[in-house]
Amino acid sequence: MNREDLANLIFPDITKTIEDYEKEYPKRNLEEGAMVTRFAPSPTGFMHIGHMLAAVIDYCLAKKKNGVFYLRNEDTDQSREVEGAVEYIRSVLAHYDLNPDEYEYRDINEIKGNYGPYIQSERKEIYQAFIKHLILEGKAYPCFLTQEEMDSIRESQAKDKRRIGIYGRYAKYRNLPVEEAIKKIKNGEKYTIRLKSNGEFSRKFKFNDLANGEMEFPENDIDIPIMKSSNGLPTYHFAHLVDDHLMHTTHVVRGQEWISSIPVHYELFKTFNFKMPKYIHIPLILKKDGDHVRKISKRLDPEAKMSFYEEKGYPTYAVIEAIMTIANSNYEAWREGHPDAHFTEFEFSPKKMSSSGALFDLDKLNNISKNYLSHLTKEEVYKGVLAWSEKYDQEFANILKKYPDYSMQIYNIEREQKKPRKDYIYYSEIKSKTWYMYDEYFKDVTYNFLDYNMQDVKLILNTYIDQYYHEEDSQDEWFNRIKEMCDILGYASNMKDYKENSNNYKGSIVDVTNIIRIALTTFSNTPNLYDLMQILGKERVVERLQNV
RNA sequence: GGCCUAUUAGUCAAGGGGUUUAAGACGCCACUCUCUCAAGGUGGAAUCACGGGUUCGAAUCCCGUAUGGGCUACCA
Repeated sequence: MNREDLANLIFPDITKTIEDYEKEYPKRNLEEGAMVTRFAPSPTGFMHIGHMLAAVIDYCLAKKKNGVFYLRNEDTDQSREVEGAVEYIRSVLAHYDLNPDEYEYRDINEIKGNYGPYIQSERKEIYQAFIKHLILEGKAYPCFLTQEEMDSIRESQAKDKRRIGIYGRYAKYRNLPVEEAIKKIKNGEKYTIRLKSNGEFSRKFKFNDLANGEMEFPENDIDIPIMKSSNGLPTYHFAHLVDDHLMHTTHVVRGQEWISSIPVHYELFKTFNFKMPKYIHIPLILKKDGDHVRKISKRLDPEAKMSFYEEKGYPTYAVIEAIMTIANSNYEAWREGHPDAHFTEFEFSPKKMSSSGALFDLDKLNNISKNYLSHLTKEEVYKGVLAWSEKYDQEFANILKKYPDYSMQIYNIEREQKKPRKDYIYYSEIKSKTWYMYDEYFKDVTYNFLDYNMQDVKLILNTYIDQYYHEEDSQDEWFNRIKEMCDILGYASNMKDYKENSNNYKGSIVDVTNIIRIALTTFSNTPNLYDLMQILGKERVVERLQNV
C-alpha cells in the first residue's frame, strides 16, 4: 500500500487535479497595475468597523485602475454561521456604495464573476483536490490526535515553557506508516489532515508587508491542521492559499492580527510554489477602556458595529471620510484640495498607514459629519432625513412627507451662506432639534420659563402680539420693533447698557427674546428666532403666543 | 512563557541627523461677535516612554530597559 491508496481512501470522489483547476482559473485579463482585492468576512451576522476599514481600502485599491473587488464568503466554520449574515453584509456594502464586482448571493440566486464559487463551503472539492495532491506528495498526513491528547500536549508545553503546537516530537502521526494510517481510517478513527511542515524554527526569513515594511520571522515548523475532521472543510490558512491563488488576488488587506500567521502562509505558498499576493496588514481599531486600550469589541462598544452608524443616521460619506482618515492621515489634507473628488481618486499609500492600532475617534467623525451636512442643500438634507426616518421612525417620515416644503425651509435656516450653520451631526437628531416646528408634535407641551415671572411673561407676549408683531417685517425691522418694545417695557435693548447698569432695567432684550422663543418652541436654545417665526407663519405664531 | 510588533499632546498624526522655540486636524480652555443656540473670529494649554551610546549636533541612527498591542484553536 502506498500514498495513493491513502489519498484515494480519504478522497475517493476527488478526481480533478490541481492542474485541472489551474486551467479553470486562468490568469485574469487586466490592465497593467490593476489590483484584485477581496472582502472576505465570515458570516457571523454583523459587520465590524475594522471590516469596514478593510473593505474601504480594498475598494479604493481595486477602483484605482479598473481592477476587481470581489466578495468571498468565508463560511468554513459552520457552527458560527448566522442566518441572513450575507444579506446583511450585502446591504451594508450597498449602503456605502462599495458594491463588489464579483460575488455570490444565494438568497437572491445571483452570481457574478468567473472565479467562483465565492462561497467557501461550495468549494470543498477544490480544497480537497489540493489536499489530496499534498497527501500524494507526502506533504500532508492524517493525524489521529484526540482533543484530550492535544490538550495535554498544550498543558505540558505551557508548563515547560516550550512553544505551543504540534511540531517535532509532538507530531506523533507525522511519520506513521501509510498502512497503519489506512488501517486506522478503516477502523473509523477520527482524523484531521495536517501539513507536514518543512520549516526550521531557528531559520529566519524576511517578509515584506506593504504597510509594515520588511519584517523577519522564524520559519513555521508546526504541522498545522489544513482540513478539519468535523466537516472536511479547510482551515482559514488553507482556504486563503487556494482561494487567493485561484482567484488571482493581488492584494490581501486584512487586520494586523493576521501578521502572526505569516510564517504559516509563507510555508503554504512555498509548498505549492505559488506566488504570494501582496499583503497589507491594517491597524486594529482599538478602544480606550479605563486606562488601558484593547481591541474594540462588538459586545462592549456599540460603535464597533456598523449598524450603530446606520441607526444614528450618519451620512455614509462621513463614515467613509473618517475611515479614510484612519487609513491614511494625509487624506484630510488631500480632501481640502479636492473637495468634490470621490474617495477612490485619493492615492492611498499602504506605507503611510499606521502600523499599530488606532483609537477610533467619534468626535472626529462627528466633526466630519457636521461639516458635511452643513454643506448639503436643503433638498439633500430632506432626502437624507426622510430615508433615515422611513427606516427608523415611520411617524416622523409621514410628517416629513406631509410637509416637504415646510421641512426644507426649516433645514434651510442659515444654510445658504458662506459659513453655514452646523447643528446636525446625524439624521437621527434632526427630529429632536426640529419637532416643535410641527403642530402634530407641538401639542400639550409644557413650558419652562426658567425663573421668569409669569406676569411679565404674559405682558411681554401680549404686548408683542398686539403691537409689535408684523409678519411681513424684514429681519432688521423685526429686530428694531423688539428693541422698541424693550424700551417701552423697561428692558434694556442694548446689551452694553444693560451690563453697565443692570439695576436700571427689569431685564434685557435677551430675556424678551428668550420668552418669545420659549413660548414658540419650549426651548431657550434654537436657531435664529426671526427665521423660525417666518417659517412658522403668522397663524402659528399668534396661536402659540396666546396659548401660553 | 514563546513569536511578532509598536511607543511624538486627550485622539489621529507630520517630521527619517542641523531650516523645529516639534506641523496640521479633532477635542479642550479663554476671549470675542451675538436675540439664545450652533457657527464664525482671535488666542491658549498640552507631546518626542526611560537609560545608555554614535555624532560638533539625535524626536530622527544603534543598544538596552519599561510599557502597550496582536497571535500562540479542527475561529476567522
